[in-house]
Order: sequence, then C-alpha cells, then structure tokens
Amino acid sequence: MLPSKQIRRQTHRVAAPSATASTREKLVEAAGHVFAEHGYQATTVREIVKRSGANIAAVNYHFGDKLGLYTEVLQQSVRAARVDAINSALDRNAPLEDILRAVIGARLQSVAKPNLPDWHFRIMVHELVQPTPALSRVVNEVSRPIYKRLLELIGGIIDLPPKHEKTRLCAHSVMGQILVYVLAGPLLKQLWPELEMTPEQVDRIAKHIGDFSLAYLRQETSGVGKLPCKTNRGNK
Amino acid sequence: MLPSKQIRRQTHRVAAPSATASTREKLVEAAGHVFAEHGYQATTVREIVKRSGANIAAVNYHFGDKLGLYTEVLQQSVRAARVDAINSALDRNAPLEDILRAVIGARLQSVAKPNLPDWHFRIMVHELVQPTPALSRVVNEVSRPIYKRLLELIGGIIDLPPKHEKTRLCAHSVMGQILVYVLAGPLLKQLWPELEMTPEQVDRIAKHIGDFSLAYLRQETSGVGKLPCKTNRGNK
DNA sequence: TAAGATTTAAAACCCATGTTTAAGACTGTT
DNA sequence: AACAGTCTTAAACATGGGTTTTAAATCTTA
Repeated sequence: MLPSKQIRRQTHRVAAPSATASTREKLVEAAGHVFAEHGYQATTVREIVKRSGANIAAVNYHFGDKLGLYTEVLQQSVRAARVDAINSALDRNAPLEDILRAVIGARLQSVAKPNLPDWHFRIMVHELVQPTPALSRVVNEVSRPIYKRLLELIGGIIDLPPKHEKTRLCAHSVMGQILVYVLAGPLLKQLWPELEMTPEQVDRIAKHIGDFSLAYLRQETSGVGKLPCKTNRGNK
Repeated sequence: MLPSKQIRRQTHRVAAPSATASTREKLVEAAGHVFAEHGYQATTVREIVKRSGANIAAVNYHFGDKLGLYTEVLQQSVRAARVDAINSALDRNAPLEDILRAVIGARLQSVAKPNLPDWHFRIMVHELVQPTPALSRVVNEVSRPIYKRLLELIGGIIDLPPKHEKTRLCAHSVMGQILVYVLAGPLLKQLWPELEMTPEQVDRIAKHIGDFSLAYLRQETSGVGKLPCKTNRGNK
C-alpha cells in the first residue's frame, strides 16, 4: 500500500533543453511565487497549476506530491540562490564598513522588487514562523553559511571572534533591522501610509540601518583608533 | 439560504460568572495557544476543541465560526493585552533612555516564557506574514498606539518630531532587533545551539539591544549636550 | 416540578484540496 | 506504419476539516 510509492519521477534530462520552458520548469517558477506569498500550508496546488498553465496532475507526475514540489523550490532557492548578491558583497575587497553597508543594501533590495526571483527570502520567513516537515534542513543549508559570514564580517569590525556572544548579538541586531521590513512590510504600510518602497526609499532605509548599526559597532571597536573620541559611557 | 445566518450567539452574560471556566472561556484560552503556534490557516478547530475538552459544535454555537473565534481571541488580546507591560514602562517617569530600555526588556520578556498568556505577540507575527481577512483592524488597534508611543519616546530622545522619517527609521530599527528573537527563535536556535532563552540571557539580550540602539540615538542627539564629544562623521 | 431557554453532544453534511487513475497525445525509433 | 517510451489531460477518488443539524442534557424561572 504505502511502500515505494512508485513515483514516476523520470531521470529528467538534467538541465532541460532550455528552448521552451518545460512544464516542470514552469511549475517550479509558479510555485516559487505562490509559496512565497502564502506559505506552504495556505498554498493550493490548484493555484500553482493555474498560474503555470499546467495540468493538475503535472505536479504529482513531476514531483510526487506537493511537498516534493516545495522541496524542489527550496533546493533551487539554495542552489542558484541570490546568496550571490550577499556573497558578492561579502567577497568585495573593501573596508569592512563598506561591505556591511553593501550587504544590508543587497538584502533590502529584494523588498523593493518582489516580482524578481527573490521569493527565496520570503519563503524563509514563512519557514521561520511555521517550519515545514523536512525542510529545515534545506533552510539550514542556505542560512548557516550567510550567518557564518555575517559573523565573520561583524567580528572583523568590532575585533572579536565570530562566535563571541557580542558578535552574535550585533549580527542579530543587523538582521532584525532588515527583517522588520521584509516581513512587517504590510503592517508598516498601515502604520505609516506614506511609506513607499521605492528604490530611493529603500536606499535611504539601507543607509539608515548602516548608520544605526555602525554607530555601535564603531564605538565597540576597542583597539583601533577609528573613533577619535570614545568616552566609555557605562556600557557593561 | 445564506442571508442572516441566524448565528445563535447569545447575549453571553458579559464577563462570565468566573466560578468555573465556561466552555466559552476554555475555548478562547485553548484557541489562543493553538492559533499562536500554528497561525490561523494551519489551525484546525478540531485541535482547539480537543485541547479545550469541548465539543466540536461548541465553537460554532458560541462564535459562529472559526473566524469568529479567532476574532474574539484577538480582541481579548487587545483588551486585556499586556500592552500594559509596555505602557507601564512608557508611563514611568524616568529618563527617556531608561524608559527605552524598559520597553525593550518588557517586550523581550514574552519570548522567555511563552507559556504565559503572551501568545498575543506571536499571533501578531503570524498576522504580519499572512494577514487574515477581517483582522488587520484589530491588529491595528493594538499596534498603532504602541507604535505611536514608541515614536514619541524615540523622538524625545533624538529631539525630533515623532513623525519625522528619521524617528520612524530608528523606531523600526529597535522593533526589528526585538522581532528577530520573537520570530526567528527556532532558526537562531539552530544557528546558535548554545542559545538558551533563560531569563538571564534575555536580560543580556535586552541590554545589548539597548546599548546598540542608544549608541546611535545618543549620537543623533544634536542639541542637548548629553554627549560630550560629537564628531559628525558623515551621516547624511 | 413543569415549562422554557440555554448549553452540550454525536453524528452527518459538504466542500475544498491533495492525490490517483486511465486514456489520449506527442516524440523518437525501427 | 507500428511501437515504445514520455508527457499531458480530464475526470474521479479520498479525506481533512469547517459547518450544520438534531436531540439530549442542563440550567432558569415561575
């Protein structure tokens, strides 16, 4: 009955002929958007197939079941993921502060243009609030490396080891400031109707987060005299 | 057929006899927890009634439907909400910086002891990621006042009007730093296994967020000489 | 206690949604 | 053309889960 479900998952010719978008590809594309918007639970496969123009049975034929499709979406997210955007920022050979600003900017960009294949992040947010069964593994694969590099970057700025508690707390502070725009977007919009996520506005926000964070990070840079004046005003 | 659904919602004697927990009360209690954990969509009324020990039909009898129950939960959240915790912190007659720290601490507390009737916040988080139909109204009623007061508080610190863009961005920075622990808790736990949300740890985190934020806020305090030294290091 | 209202209980209903089936269409091969 | 794979399609199936019904139980009031 339930052993070896005999899922007809063909050895799909690796990376597709790329000529015309195959049903399989169209499904993943559509699924990415829908999952990102509604999350796993609230998404119906019927909406996905409707959006992709495919037949209802296609998802089962190609991916076994809904969870299979979702897994594939996540994996593609991980693989081709625009972790690149972050990574390229991190790889740049520049002053650490500039790199931090670049990372913030890169991540915040995805808020402005949510059409773009940047549902990756939004899917992760859904995962945070409502983890799905076998997926925390995949999520982990994409989150951990970025987290690690962020720790290194910030550790570099405040001159502490990456795994030091203070380093982590600072990383969380930066992450949090970005997160609030990614996931509280609709709410903020209500609280602050004039808020429009135009590219310029996003830039201003990114700049603010950079300023806000660096104010503390510079202050904590104990040794190096980046700060001409540093009165230890009772922190710790 | 569908007009005037004749929902048998009795004029439930206002605030219940309080003697033995009525079915109605037990339902709201249980629903709060379940909704907070899974969100509206993923929650089944069967799980709620199972947890509350009530019968499946009870939710329909008392609240009309699932959404009615959810609405009631949100409203109770708003009314009795531990907005008090925040408000009492805000009301305190103390230096603004201390108030800010108190607010941060109060909000962060709810993370440490998630058993307590503090699913309020978690429900709101679910609303952020996946707004439900008629509820943004209720959410709005609880969020807006707090947001407003936070703006006033921070505006007071950096000596700018509450609705100034910079004031808002700073408020969002503070909110974000707290949010990340509320909703990314599970993920952070994976990235940083040693992280234990003990009261002491929460205190440390709260202190960090205060330090982190005040570093910038003090720096931005333009006029008042709270800072003996202030080199304008190229912000804006 | 009888009559009426209110509340609870068990079962049934019904639809949305994930999944499967079985037949048809397309493609390449001999 | 005939065959064998691969893919697509329409329809049906099965079940989870919100809702409704109906009757019994409990409480209220006279």
